[in-house]
Amino acid sequence: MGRSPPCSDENWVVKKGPWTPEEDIALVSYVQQHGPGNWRFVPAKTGLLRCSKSCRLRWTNYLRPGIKRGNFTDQEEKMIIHLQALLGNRWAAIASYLPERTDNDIKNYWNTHLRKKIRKLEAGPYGNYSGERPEPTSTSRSNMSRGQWERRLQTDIGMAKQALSDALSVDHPNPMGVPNNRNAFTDIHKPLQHQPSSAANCYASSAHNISRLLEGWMKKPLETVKVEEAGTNTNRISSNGLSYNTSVQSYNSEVSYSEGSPKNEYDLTPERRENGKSSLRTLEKWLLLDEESAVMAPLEPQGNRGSLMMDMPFGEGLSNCAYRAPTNNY
DNA sequence: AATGATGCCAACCGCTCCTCA
DNA sequence: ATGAGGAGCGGTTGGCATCAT
Repeated sequence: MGRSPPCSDENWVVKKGPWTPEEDIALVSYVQQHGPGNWRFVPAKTGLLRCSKSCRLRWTNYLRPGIKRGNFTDQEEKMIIHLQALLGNRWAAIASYLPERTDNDIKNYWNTHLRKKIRKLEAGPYGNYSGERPEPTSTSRSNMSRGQWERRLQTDIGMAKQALSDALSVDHPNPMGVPNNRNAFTDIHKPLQHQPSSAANCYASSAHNISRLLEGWMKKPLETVKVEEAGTNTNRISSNGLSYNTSVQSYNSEVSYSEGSPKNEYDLTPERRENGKSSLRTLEKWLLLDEESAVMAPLEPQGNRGSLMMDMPFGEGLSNCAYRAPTNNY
């Protein structure tokens, strides 16, 4: 079995830049046969002159079924704003709340649209905006002493817990715990309307054979995934006084395609995205540990890597949030 | 119509995390 | 306990598209 080309290795001719339809077909064919994962084998097995990382990225950000493209809806926008306020620039975690969007898409959308919008809003009608809103990013840590950083983290954890607690409370008028000065967005708690993939959101394949290649691959469940209807297997987990209804994510996907791509993009639109891959590590740490241990010690590796769905109390759009199971006890 | 400025986004890079031997 | 290698994440970049002048 050949070694996969590293992304930077003089001895390998690694192709970079935009992917061609032919490369996409090769990658999709591989995933169809083997499932996503084991990316290091992909270049050797497919003959692609790409590094494994590039293959994974292309799949997760572009070719993976279930990705919605096109404009973000108002609801999605509000969710991103709330989640960014809550989680910081943890795009993967934010993306897990928007199953049809990739972290890259959300990150780009934030950087190109929302950041400006937020700045404008925070400046407000009175123009009292005093600078960049502090974000709980890891990079900000480097400018603080350890003590400062730990205190800041403790505060962040407390705020995050409170916000999540609020978010999970059905009766709470402001479920994401958004500060009042951002009440322009507090209607997030209204039930989210399901956004069916409209023709405008669907991108045609410029290579229809990809659609044929993909047809049915998601219908075949992967070995590790249970096939069942969404929400039929509901559990309850508790941690630090917070508890959640959870249900095993369904895995009943179909792939569909439509015409009208403005670019060489393929829209793969299953009813459900692939299972799992929640990346709410930080959130999980906040939930699983008390403040002191969260600050002083890293979280023990989690034994169970299964994925759960959180039953969020405010509408369909938020109800299917991936959440990595914290324990084996369910 | 030509040209420069700006916006957008797919892809890359470098780092950290995770797993496993 | 530890180190190596793979996977994943967030920041950044490069190039194309669109807009403004």
